[in-house]
Formats: sequence, C-alpha cells, structure tokens
Amino acid sequence: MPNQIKITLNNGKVKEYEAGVTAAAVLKDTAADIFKKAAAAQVNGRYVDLTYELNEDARVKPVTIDSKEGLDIYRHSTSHVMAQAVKELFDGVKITIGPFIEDGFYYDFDSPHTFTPFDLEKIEEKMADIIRGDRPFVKEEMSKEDAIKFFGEKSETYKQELIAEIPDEKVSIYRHDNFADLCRGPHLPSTRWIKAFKLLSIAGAYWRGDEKNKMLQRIYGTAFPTKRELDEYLNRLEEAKKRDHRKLGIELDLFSISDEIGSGLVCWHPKGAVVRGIIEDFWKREHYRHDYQVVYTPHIAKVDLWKTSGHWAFYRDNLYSPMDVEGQGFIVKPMNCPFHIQIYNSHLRSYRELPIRYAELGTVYRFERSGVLHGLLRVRGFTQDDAHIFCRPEQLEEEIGDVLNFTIYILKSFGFNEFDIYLSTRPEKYVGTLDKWEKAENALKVALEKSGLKFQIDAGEGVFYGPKIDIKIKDTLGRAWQCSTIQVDFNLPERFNVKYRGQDDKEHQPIMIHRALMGSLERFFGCLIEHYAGSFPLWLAPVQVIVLSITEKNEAYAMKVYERLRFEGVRSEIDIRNEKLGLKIREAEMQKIPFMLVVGDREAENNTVAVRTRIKGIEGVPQAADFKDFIGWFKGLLIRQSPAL
RNA sequence: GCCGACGUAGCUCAGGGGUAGAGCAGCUGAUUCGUAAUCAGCAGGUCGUGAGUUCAAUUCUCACCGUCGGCUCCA
Repeated sequence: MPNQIKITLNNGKVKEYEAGVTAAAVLKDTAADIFKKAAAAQVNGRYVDLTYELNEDARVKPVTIDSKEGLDIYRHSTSHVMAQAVKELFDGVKITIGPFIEDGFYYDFDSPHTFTPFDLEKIEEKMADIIRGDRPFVKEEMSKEDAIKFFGEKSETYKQELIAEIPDEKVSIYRHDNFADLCRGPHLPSTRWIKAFKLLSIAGAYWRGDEKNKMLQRIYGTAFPTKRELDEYLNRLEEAKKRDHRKLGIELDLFSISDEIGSGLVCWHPKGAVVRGIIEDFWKREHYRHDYQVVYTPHIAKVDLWKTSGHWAFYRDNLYSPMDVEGQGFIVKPMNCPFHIQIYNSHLRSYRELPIRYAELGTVYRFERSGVLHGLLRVRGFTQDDAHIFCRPEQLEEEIGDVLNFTIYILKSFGFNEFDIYLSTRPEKYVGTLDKWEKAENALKVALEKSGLKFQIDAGEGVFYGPKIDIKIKDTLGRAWQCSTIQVDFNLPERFNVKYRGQDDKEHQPIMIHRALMGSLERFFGCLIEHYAGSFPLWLAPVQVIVLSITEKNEAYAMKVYERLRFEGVRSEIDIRNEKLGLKIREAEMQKIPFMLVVGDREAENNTVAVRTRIKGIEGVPQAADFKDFIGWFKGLLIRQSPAL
C-alpha cells in the first residue's frame, strides 16, 4: 500500500499525494497555468528537475522560466544542446564547462577544428534539429569511479579532472539523446522546451581561467523563453553599439587614439576638451569646498623613488622603462602618491594639521598589455582625479565616510545613479598588523553602512597594503568598469617614514587614504559618453547653442546673434552655409546640440530667434523669443540644470 | 601576452591574381530655400607595414603593427 505524503504548495495550502509522485505532477495538478512556464521545481528550497520524485512531506514551488533561476536553468539546458551539436558536427571535440551567465550561456571546447562564424550557423541548425527531436533530459547518479570510467571511455579528460575534484561520493550526469554531461542540474524536462536561442560569438578562454593552461574555444550564446524576447535582446545589443563611446567619439569629434602616436594614448579634440575642462573646473571647485588642497607634481621621477615606494618591485611589469638622465634612471610616473608624500614630508607636521588632503589631476602612464586596451576605458596614459589624505587613526572612520559621500555626490552630479559597490578585505599576502587591518576594514564597513548604500564584500580581494572600497559603473554592453576607489594604505607611510608630532610630543604615523572619485578622466568620460549616448546635459554640452540662418540674406543677423551668445559665455556655433534649413537642423540634431536658434527674415526684423530644442520636456521654452530674453532664460536654465552652484 | 575575426578614400562599407568601387564628407558651380538630407560637376587611395610565391600581388603565404570580441591582467 503506497504511503501518502503531505505536499505544501506555494500558496501555503497542503495537499496529499501518493509517495513517488513527481514534482511535475504536483505542479500540473495544482497550478496548471504556471506549470506551462515551469523550468524546474524547488523542493524544500532545493532546485530539482520536474521529474524529481517526492517520497516524503515537502514544500514544492515551481521555478518558472520568467524568473531569474528558471531562465538560468533554461539557458544551461541550451548550452548542453549546443555541446551535443558541436560534438556531432566536429570530430575530436572534448567538452569542458558550459555554464549560464548573466545574459546567456557559453560552453568551452577543446577542439582540433577552429570554429568560424559560419560554423555557428551550422551549429544552430543542428541545435534546432535536436530541439525538434524533443529529447528528454534524464538525470543519472553514479559513483565517482564509475563516472570517471564513463567519461574515460568517451575520452572526456576534462570531465575526469573535474570529477576527481568533487568532494561528494556520488556525482550526477545529465543525458539527452546520445549526449551526456557531468552536471549538477536541474534541467528542463526536454529539449523541446527551448523556444528561442542564438549563438553570438567565439572567443578564446583558458582552461580554468589560468593562462598557464591550454587555450580553449568558447562559444557564447543566449536563449529566451520567446522569439520576441530574444529579438528584443538582440535589438538592445544593436542599440548599445550605437552609444558605444568609441563610435560617438568619432561622430561627435570628441577624441581620437591613433596608431601613429601609439595605442592607449588619447588625444582630446576641442569638443572633448571642452567637456573635460568643465569636469575639471567642477572638480576643483568641489575639492575646494570639501577642504582639499590642489597640488601639481612632475611627470617623471628617479627610479629610486619608485624603489622606496615599492612600485618598482611590485608593479615592474606595468612600468615603462627608465630613461637615462646624467647617469641616473628616471621613469614616467605610474602614480601620484610618492609625490604627495614628498609634499607632506617637506616639513614637520603637527597632529593639529591633520587631516591633510592633497588633490591632483595627475597624469600617469602604465604599461597595459595590448590585448586589454579598450577605447577610453582602458588606456596607457590617463589623468587620475587623485587625492591622498593623511589622517590620525582616530580620524579614519570620519574621513572614509566623508570621502564616500563626496564620491556619491560627484557621481550623481554626472547623472550616475546606479553602480556596484565592493568592499575588499585582507588578502593572503599583506603588510601591516592584523589590528590595523581590522580597524581599517571596520572603518570602511561602518562608513558604507552609514551611507545606506548597498555593497558586497569581496573577501580577500584587498590590495596588499590595505582594504578598499571600489565603485563600478557599467558600460552599454553591461561590462562593469571601476571608476571610484577608496583605499587605505599602511605601506607607504612606513616606507617613506611619514610622521606627525602628536599631542604627547611623540612621533606617530598617520594613516594614508588614496582615493579617486571619477577614477580617470579618460575612463569617466568614456562612461559619460555612453551614459548620455552623446547627448550631454546642457552644462556639459560642448556646443550648447547653434545659430542657423535660413538664407544668405540672414547672414549678418545670424552673426550678430552668434557673437552676442559667445560674448555672454554661451558655447555656440553658427551655420551660415548656403544650405537648406532641413539639412542644417539634421546635422545639428546628429551633433546632439541642445538648442538651435533659427533666424530668417522674420527674426532679423524683430530681433528675435526661433528656438528649436533637442531636449524634450524643458518647461517654458520660448518658441519665438526676443533674443535678449532668450539669453536670460537660457542662463537661468543652465544654472538650474547644473549641479549645485 | 593568449585564441579568433578584421585592416580598401576623412567616415561607413563593397570588391577581388591582370591599371581600384559606392554612399556620405570635401572642393567648384547652380539654387536663396522656414524646422531631420536641393541638384550637378570635380577631386580623393603605396588596398595597415615588411618579406615571400608568381610573368604579374591590393587579392595567395608568412611575419610584424593596429582594431574588435573574449581570456588573462588591472595600483
């Protein structure tokens, strides 16, 4: 006689079933509509296949493909199908790992055949076949030895390696059709459930991410519950490409990086330079307000300085080679800190002076491997909005809190409201005492908690000289770039013998904080371009207003308007070419200029301008305004739209 | 640095062992125009660099440089 078991459903109700009932049956019975979207089930909090058999009382929840977890399972199953297709199409392929990722999945293969984009189409066709075949995914448990033997017969050496490292006695294997893969699961009930997928790209990837290992071939793909969602995603990728800062940088004539100068070295064109100038002015003003002192330091220094700082030993790979100056080696600077320390050390400091905050827009040069360079986001020469704070230990927490608030204020001023914050703690190799680390980590944590911001702890990811807070901004393709960083440093004060005279008339060592709010101006600008898709807000726009004449007859009046605008400090351009108005407007729109002032006979006669605006939703834009009124209105708007003046 | 793709006019791209193609931009001319492309003509290239194969290479091969997508790295 079969046992009855009590199943607690998602809605809290309890229902009895015969033991051995599958999760699928329960869900079908109790929530047929939701069951259609179920990818798997959750039994007592554990993710399981829908075919999972329930043998005792349990709580059962559906995992639908529109949930994060359901979609992950869905994509993971798609990656298995891809692996099968690849194995069937190409000989000698060894499978390795194929997980889901944020927007899709990948699978890494060790294959004698080099995959081409054309192969992706063939693989997609094969996958479609497999999916049509409606092959069920079947889970099988076996002992580790059996599994190693099983994969040994298939020459799947990577799988054998993985199994050997699993601590459990038993491992699970998922089969569908003639394909089998080591996998924890769960998976979709069958291949037929996969409705829309696309293979996206091929890339190299080291086995287990270690560059000492063999380079495998990775195929990236994505899958969605419906064709419509897949198309939407592909469209999003297309849209993202349009706001790529490298593309906009050319189109809007903001910056360039040329082969002749060298990779990773940026030229700021006039329009990019305008934006940079505004950022720098804003930065200086805010640093003055926050009680920092701005300094300037040289671009090169003796190798000995970098030996003292430790950079020579620790970051040799990222430093440019020394140049000989009268028999002494000098290198171009990779950082600003030793200079700021020299300024601090230029005379004896009293505890009364602390905290001392030196800030500098310091241009540094670091050697980056060619493969990592990326537009403005990863370069070899860049200007940090750097600062070093020297404080007494008891001031640390307050200083960190202030820096954190300052950072958030600056980022928000530029329209960034979403970022990822990480607190990185003590790594295996470190300098300084445990006590110091604990206090510093605690200071960072308390500051973060007080700020109310969400953050993650990256255990062991701190720099050897101290814990840090990193703030990352995402680019259009979802890649996160670290901009802001706040780092505590126990190392440099020691190495440079940084001291202050305490109230007790004894020498003490200050704690040093490195911080960059925007990180580097180059990277920040790149993120800014993408964030605004090139349509900068009024206060940052390289050109705020363009005057468009209708015919050559209006040239004189147009010039008068233009000259007045410039005199009033409005960043302006004029287009008096012998072209039609439609063309001039089109080009001004493409240049993303916020305001267009059209002037023809009517305007010239009455001293007015016809206002056309790129920015939608601005209140009270005068349509045909008396020119002087427009300037007044414009200036008012600019002030209202600029961060805290 | 590693894997792969790519490199043709200022930009976006087509082409292909036998004297190099388009659109846009540029220049000249016509047009004098009211809210996202007026028309015509002209000019523009060592086909990334270097070597090799060939009667002949921009095309095929190799190396290097660079860009892109990843990996690795990232003070």
